[in-house]
Amino acid sequence: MAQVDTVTRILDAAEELFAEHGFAETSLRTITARADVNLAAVNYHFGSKKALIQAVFARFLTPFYKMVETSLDVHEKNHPDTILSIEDILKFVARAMASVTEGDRSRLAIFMRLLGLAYNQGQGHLRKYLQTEYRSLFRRVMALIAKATPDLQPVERFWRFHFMLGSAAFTLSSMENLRAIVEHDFDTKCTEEEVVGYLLPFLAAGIRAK
Amino acid sequence: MAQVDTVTRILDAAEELFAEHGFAETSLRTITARADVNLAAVNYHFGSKKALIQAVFARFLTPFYKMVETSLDVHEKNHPDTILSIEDILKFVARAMASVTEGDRSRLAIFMRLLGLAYNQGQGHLRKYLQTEYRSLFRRVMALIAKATPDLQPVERFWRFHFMLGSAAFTLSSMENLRAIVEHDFDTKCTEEEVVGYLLPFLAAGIRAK
DNA sequence: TTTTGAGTTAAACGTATGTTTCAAACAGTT
DNA sequence: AACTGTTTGAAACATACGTTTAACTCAAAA
Repeated sequence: MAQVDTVTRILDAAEELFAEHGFAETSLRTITARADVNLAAVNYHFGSKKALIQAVFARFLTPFYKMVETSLDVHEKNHPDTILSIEDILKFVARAMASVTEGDRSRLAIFMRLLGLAYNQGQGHLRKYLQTEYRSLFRRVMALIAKATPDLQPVERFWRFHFMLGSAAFTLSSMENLRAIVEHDFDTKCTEEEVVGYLLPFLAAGIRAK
Repeated sequence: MAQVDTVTRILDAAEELFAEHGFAETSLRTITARADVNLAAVNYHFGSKKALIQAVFARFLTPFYKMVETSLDVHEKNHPDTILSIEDILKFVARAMASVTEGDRSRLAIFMRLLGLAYNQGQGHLRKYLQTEYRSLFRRVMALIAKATPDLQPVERFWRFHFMLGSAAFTLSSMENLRAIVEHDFDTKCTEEEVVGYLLPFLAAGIRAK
């Protein structure tokens, strides 16, 4: 091993570039150039560009997944039969995201962008991958949300959940551009924590509307 | 002119395909094949693929823009010095969208997808185009929202506005996939109008949270 | 020392893309 | 009917892409 593993150098470069320019717009040659790695290395280590995208995704999602699972487990052990509020659920998720992306803000953007693509990409090989790979966590969170919003019809709850998802995905994936606009228009800087602090009450109020 | 103008045949095909597969993933050959038009026609009539994307965008946005402007003008003439509620503002926008995309649901998706790209595309030639071209409407709507939410700090209002934008952009651009999921998981069909009917209260509750 | 096998490298392959070219077809005018 | 400017058509162009190949490196095992 040279200085840093070739595989992680590729993942790091891909993560940055995907978040910056999107997936189709980022070529393997750009990635391998930034990673200071031979072009063939991607296909050697990952098999294909598609697989690389999934690997970038997985490197974020797997620890996030475990983080949420275990913190929910701990909470349920300490406070059994408690019904979590929407705010609490969102805080669990937000805390897991923060701890996973700690020190590397672009990782959140890339994940959220991928989430957005996963949903509105017509073919959607990403959404299927996501759904099959992380189905259990998804179901668990959905069940918690259902308990927190008992007087909501299932279909409307489904939609409101995706309204929340959309808000988060859009905002967090455009975070850098939006922060730049704020700085230009209001002469103020916003930390990511502040933005999340704005976001969660918005989402909570939205899902329990009326 | 043959049956339908070549230019509009190209725009129609491009609109559908962009909404279905995204921009980078849709080739000029696919577009011209569906439009039943020669490959060179795009570059002859529009100059480049980039210009075609902007043209597709403009064909939607310009009538939408005028629709909102005139309906706001009419309302202000008939009810001067009235403060519109968030719900009213959203209804104005939604009604303009519905009337512009009437009979052609994919046009909304493509616009929303473009909006998303415009924001999280790093370089963002789209966002600049959008901002310079439709700045006045944007400012006007923002001013109305400000009047409807007088006790909100400007910065937080900015963020909440973009939370709304994100919700709408994500949901409407993924509308088809989400509707398919609903049909699969709940054995129910949702019309677009129903989804918008779910969306607006969510957004309104979100922006006036706390 | 020799062998092995994973990792790297430079080069090439095949294909798909956006764009350009230039001749042919067309429509409208004189 | 002849001319003119605009639009179409088939083909080619140049380039960029993801992927594959085959020779090479080099440390660890035999």
